[in-house]
Amino acid sequence: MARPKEFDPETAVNQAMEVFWRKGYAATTPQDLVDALSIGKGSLYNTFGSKRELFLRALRRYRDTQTAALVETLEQPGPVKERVRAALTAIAETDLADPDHRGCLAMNSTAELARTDKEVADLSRRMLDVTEDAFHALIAEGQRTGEISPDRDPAALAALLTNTVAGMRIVGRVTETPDRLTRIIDATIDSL
Amino acid sequence: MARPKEFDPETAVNQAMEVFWRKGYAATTPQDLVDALSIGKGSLYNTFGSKRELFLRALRRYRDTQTAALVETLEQPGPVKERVRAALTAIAETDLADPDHRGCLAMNSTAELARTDKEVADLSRRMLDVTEDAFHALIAEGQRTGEISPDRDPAALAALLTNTVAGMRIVGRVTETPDRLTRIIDATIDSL
DNA sequence: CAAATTCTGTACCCACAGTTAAAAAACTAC
DNA sequence: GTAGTTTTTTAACTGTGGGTACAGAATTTG
Repeated sequence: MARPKEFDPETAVNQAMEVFWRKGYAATTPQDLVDALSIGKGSLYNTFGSKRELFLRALRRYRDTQTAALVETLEQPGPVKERVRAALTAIAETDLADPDHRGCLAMNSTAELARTDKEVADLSRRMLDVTEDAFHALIAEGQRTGEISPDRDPAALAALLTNTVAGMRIVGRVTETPDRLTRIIDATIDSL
Repeated sequence: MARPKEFDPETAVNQAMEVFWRKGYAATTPQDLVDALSIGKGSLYNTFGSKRELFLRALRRYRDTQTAALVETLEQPGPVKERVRAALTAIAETDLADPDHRGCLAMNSTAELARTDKEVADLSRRMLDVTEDAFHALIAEGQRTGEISPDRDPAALAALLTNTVAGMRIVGRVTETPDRLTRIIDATIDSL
């Protein structure tokens, strides 16, 4: 039909995701993007339309990979509490291992844009919902197996765990040593 | 000595705080600030030096008022758990009552700037430390009075509560109905 | 009052953010 | 090979971000 693209848009979205993740939305310039994606400005706007559209594609990509990773960890075999601990530990380790301390792109974007950008707010809210549902199912399983007291409200516990994850991702941004996050995880597991 | 200022810099810092709180750092322009403070650009830069310096003053002001409010709530008389609940409830209600859903200026600033601005990161970290210390003291009191099991690690519980607050302030940004936050609070108090 | 000092307002400045336009290049179908 | 389509490249262009310079206004000290 016509001249084919010389770059892969899907790869480009991943690269853009890294840039937005590191710098935030407002602080990322089109120049940053063309540099990171190694394409011309023309191609950038021809393919993605605008900075915001590219950002939203990057953010959706982030959501997909992150939720998949969390769900996979939670579906691992083993005791329920250990699986929760594994998920929280994975998050803590990821955040601490990242020299840039970028935290979570979705939480960062929420802090920066949720007030003005409904689409961002919706995406974040849904991500929290999905996370909460995954924890809810796990808690219910734990109550069936007797690992978790049937007296606790599974919905409330799921909300608590989700909120703990959200908190850790922002607290992790200013934490360099693992002890604070370790204490959070210990107390959380202890509270189940 | 010389011509006196026609505006009160302390008031101006408060007004600037509101603007940064609503729009974030990068999205706030000098024009936004002169409009909100009702002063000229000359006065703005003559008094505060730069956008960043004014922002830091606003952020410190925020920290002072917020930590004072939290400590005051926690020092109220009554059972320890009720005091924790009161503090968490106050946060939830504040966040939900705010039509702008601005959340917490410190957490927002952390998400936006912690990677690049060491001063912001330090301030946030210290704020978390102070909060954690306040909770720690309260937990210890609860263990003395028998309200809280002496088997729990007070430092870990304090870290958990602090993290819960941090999480709520970001989750509150995309939450319109109170139920999610209510569940978080219920499960948290239940976990003590 | 004059001098010294600091504040205010306006005008101005440069760099760059975000985007678009135009022209040339690469491809497919016929 | 050429027509038609889409991509790349390069060059622009407008608006504004963040800040400075300067002239005049208001004050205190002598």
